[in-house]
Amino acid sequence: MTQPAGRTPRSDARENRARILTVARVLLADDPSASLLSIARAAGVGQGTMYRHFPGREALLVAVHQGEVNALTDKASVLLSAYEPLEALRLWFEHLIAYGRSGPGAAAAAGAAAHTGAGRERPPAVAALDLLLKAGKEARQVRPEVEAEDVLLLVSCLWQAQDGPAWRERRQRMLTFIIDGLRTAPPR
Amino acid sequence: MTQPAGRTPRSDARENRARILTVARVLLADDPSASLLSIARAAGVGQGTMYRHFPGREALLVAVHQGEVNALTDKASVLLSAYEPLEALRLWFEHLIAYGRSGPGAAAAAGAAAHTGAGRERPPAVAALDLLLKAGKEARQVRPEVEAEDVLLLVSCLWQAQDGPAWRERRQRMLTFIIDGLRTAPPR
DNA sequence: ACCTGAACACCGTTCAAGT
DNA sequence: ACCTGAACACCGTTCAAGT
Repeated sequence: MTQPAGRTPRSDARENRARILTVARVLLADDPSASLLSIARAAGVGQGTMYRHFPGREALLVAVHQGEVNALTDKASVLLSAYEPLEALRLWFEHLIAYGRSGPGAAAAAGAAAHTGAGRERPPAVAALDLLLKAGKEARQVRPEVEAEDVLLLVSCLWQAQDGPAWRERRQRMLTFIIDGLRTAPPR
Repeated sequence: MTQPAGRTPRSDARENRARILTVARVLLADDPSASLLSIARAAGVGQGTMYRHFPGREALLVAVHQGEVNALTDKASVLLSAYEPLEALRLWFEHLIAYGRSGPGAAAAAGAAAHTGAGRERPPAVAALDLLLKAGKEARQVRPEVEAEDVLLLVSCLWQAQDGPAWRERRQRMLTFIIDGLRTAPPR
């Protein structure tokens, strides 16, 4: 934290950061438990540089997946303007699940992003889900007591599921259970 | 695997195994990420011995928690004979959650126990839950398409929740969502 | 201001040597 | 048959020295 607040970082630092992120995206997609050292080497930087930019593995994961998380956040309002609340919620879940399953790193990153630390401000993903839930509640389709963190936790179990057709069915089934559990008066 | 099948192990081996388990239970309860080496040292055995008895951390975790898992398995039929199916299910969930939250090691062990490996036989915990679900289905209170693995995965997200009164409320709320999602015709 | 890479403490795993 | 403990390969993290 020796950098003066609000100033542009030195150009080599900026480039190093970008290069680490690019390389990390590739290596982590291939092997989610790739070591930080292997990433540093592939990016052509020392371990110290790695550490300066991302203090710890989780920080790197969050940064790597920030793009996807932002896309997910935006998607919420897009879906809301095109579908009725409950359908928008279901579709958003599908996106969330697909993202979380894109790699175990994603799950860790999302988990870190979802944990609303005491005092800290709401992460954007939580805020996006809040939008969907609020619309659902106003349409009296979603239980009033449902909170965004509840739902994130519930859905997060779905990206633990493996691949294969059997698990695809399982996920669909479980998603139905979850949504029906969140509704007010399920007209099955 | 050099031991002749079905023969009593040598007494020192038996005692070592028991001692490792006892020590591991204590150390892991205190710190769930306690190293295998520290456990071996505390148990007064070499690392090799540790490895001979429990090839890998997960194997140790499973063994450590086997007692609790068995208790949980037995509890299912006890609850079934005393309560109506849906209530028995809810009470069993409470036990499952309490157990899973008894330590992060428990979650890992339960996760390993729940994963029905292809071809392998059903773990006892899954079989116990099956009993509960079957009773619920016969009483037409539980959706017919619900599978035990679905439910385990769903409930497992609950033992990620932290401590504190706020999280206690959250857990209760989420458990209600889950159960209502599993019912056939929820009379709320 | 930022980067490098040796150094440190630690981990899981293996295996030759013992009893 | 089983145990021991040194040895190996690897990890995340730190920090003095450079530019």
